[in-house]
Amino acid sequence: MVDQTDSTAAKPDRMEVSDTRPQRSRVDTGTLGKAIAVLDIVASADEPMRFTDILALSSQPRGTLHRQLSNLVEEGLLSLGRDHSYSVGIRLLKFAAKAWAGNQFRAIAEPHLRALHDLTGETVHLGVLRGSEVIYLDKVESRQAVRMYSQIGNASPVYCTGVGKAAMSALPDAELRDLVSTIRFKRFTDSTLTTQDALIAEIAEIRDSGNAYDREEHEPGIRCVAAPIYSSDRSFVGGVSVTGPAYRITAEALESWAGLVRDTAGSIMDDMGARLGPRT
Amino acid sequence: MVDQTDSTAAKPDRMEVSDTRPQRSRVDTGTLGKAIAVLDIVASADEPMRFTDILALSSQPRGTLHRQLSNLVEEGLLSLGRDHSYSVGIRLLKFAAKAWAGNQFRAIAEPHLRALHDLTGETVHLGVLRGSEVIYLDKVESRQAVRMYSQIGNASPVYCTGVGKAAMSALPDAELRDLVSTIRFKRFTDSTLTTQDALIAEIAEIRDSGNAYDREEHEPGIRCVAAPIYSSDRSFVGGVSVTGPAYRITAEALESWAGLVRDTAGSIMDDMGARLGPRT
DNA sequence: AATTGAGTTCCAAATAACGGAACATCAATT
DNA sequence: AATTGATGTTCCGTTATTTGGAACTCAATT
Repeated sequence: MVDQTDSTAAKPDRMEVSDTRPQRSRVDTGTLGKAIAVLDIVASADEPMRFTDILALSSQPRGTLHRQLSNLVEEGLLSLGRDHSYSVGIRLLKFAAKAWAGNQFRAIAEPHLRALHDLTGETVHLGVLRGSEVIYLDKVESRQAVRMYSQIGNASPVYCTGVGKAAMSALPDAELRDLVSTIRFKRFTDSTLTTQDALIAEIAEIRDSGNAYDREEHEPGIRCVAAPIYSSDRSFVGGVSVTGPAYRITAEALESWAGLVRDTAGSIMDDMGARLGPRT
Repeated sequence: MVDQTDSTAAKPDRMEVSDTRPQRSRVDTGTLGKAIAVLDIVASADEPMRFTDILALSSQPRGTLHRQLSNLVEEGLLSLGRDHSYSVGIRLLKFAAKAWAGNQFRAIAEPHLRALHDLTGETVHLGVLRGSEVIYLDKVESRQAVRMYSQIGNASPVYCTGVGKAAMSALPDAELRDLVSTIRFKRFTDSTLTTQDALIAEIAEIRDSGNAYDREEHEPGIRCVAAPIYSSDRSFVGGVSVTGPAYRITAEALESWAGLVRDTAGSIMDDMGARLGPRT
């Protein structure tokens, strides 16, 4: 736990409840943390990694890393290919299926996402902020030609997605600054914001208007409008968005949906409040 | 958006062999194993659990369990609700998305599943054996009215699903007996097999015919025909199936698809072999 | 105010992880 | 076939972490 002796710290209330905000002072999670860090290395790679590849990224001695990997494999969290390459194990699918099905936020939001999709005819996304990433919890789109997991569970950068920017706009200033300072900007398209200042300025606008836009900042030809969703104490922060291809959705059409998206976000928050009971 | 649809750029011998067989002599995985066991308790429950509920199932002292839970929460594998209830954390979604997208078996099988769906018009499932459960890796169905995660990642019993029984039929005798002896049979419908002998007998038939059937054994009104898929050394065992409602699919119609399902399984195995290269 | 139940913290003892180095395995090369 | 180098695996004394009983806090209830 962080020290609370700092007299100048204006901590609103205690923050130990399912916190999705960026961890400012990482608490030690011992052996488990180290193992999960290894898992994360493998999960963050684009293709299966060999022992030596992981070794280079893990800053652990050979023997130690080897045991950690063995344990992860034994537990089914990793799988070891015949060519000694490690990839993420299918046991995680089982856990994730539960995480998804049991997620209250997602369940509450679902009907609202459908409604928004019916009104716009375009793809609707629901995401939450986790650390400096957005994790997509759900999506609704007309033709399910695309693969199912294509978005759900995917982690995307906060600074160039509608949901990400919307979520950030709901953060208290201190946390927003902390988060922004940890971002390592990468240019995806010509429009990608690549500086802290530009991002902070845009978030100020989002706070005013209540809507975030992704103007082909992550993927060329893809536009989106989003609105933030948050719990009253901001311990939980996410967003909802409508996405469409630039050739079909003009900037004006996108703006015409802004109100709808805000309303959807509002309805979801209302339902959350109702389900979660009265709150400080 | 990160397009990770398929990173299989003609990479030979990269097939993962992830041992999915029932672990006969559980190797000790130390601290990690204990933590994951706790995670599994939470993931196996139907609703969020309180500290005391978990304590009752975990056979660990209070202090120890508390620290384990705290670590899991800190790592984002569990999430702690404001009412002190634990549920599976969304961080697992990120891992699972990778596990799914990067799964070679699934990628190889995908076009064949689509083809089978086109031929039958009914829902097609792909699953693998993991311990004494089947985990569904993919499904193809016409109308995506159902929720996405509805099957993918779901763990179902081996003894009353088509894919499960098909997978078992590919196991060597010794492993099959080991597995069967660990099953705790539960009656889901009137047709559910509930004894080891009945199951073993049915698997003998499956080995002869090459097809497994689920005759409303898991869910009333749901029938399915399946065929096994396995690596040459049986380190990997799974199955493919076609499922339909009993009112529409007669037992005869089901049998008429048996050959198609076997062919699909065969094509998938061929592709796996081609990717794996020559093999012992 | 006292009691109960639930969750959290503490710390000496017990246990598991660490990590350097030796060993094994395999592919390419001579 | 023998050598080399790269890669993966095992071993074991040392070190650091987990363990688990007990004491503590807090809130709700009697």
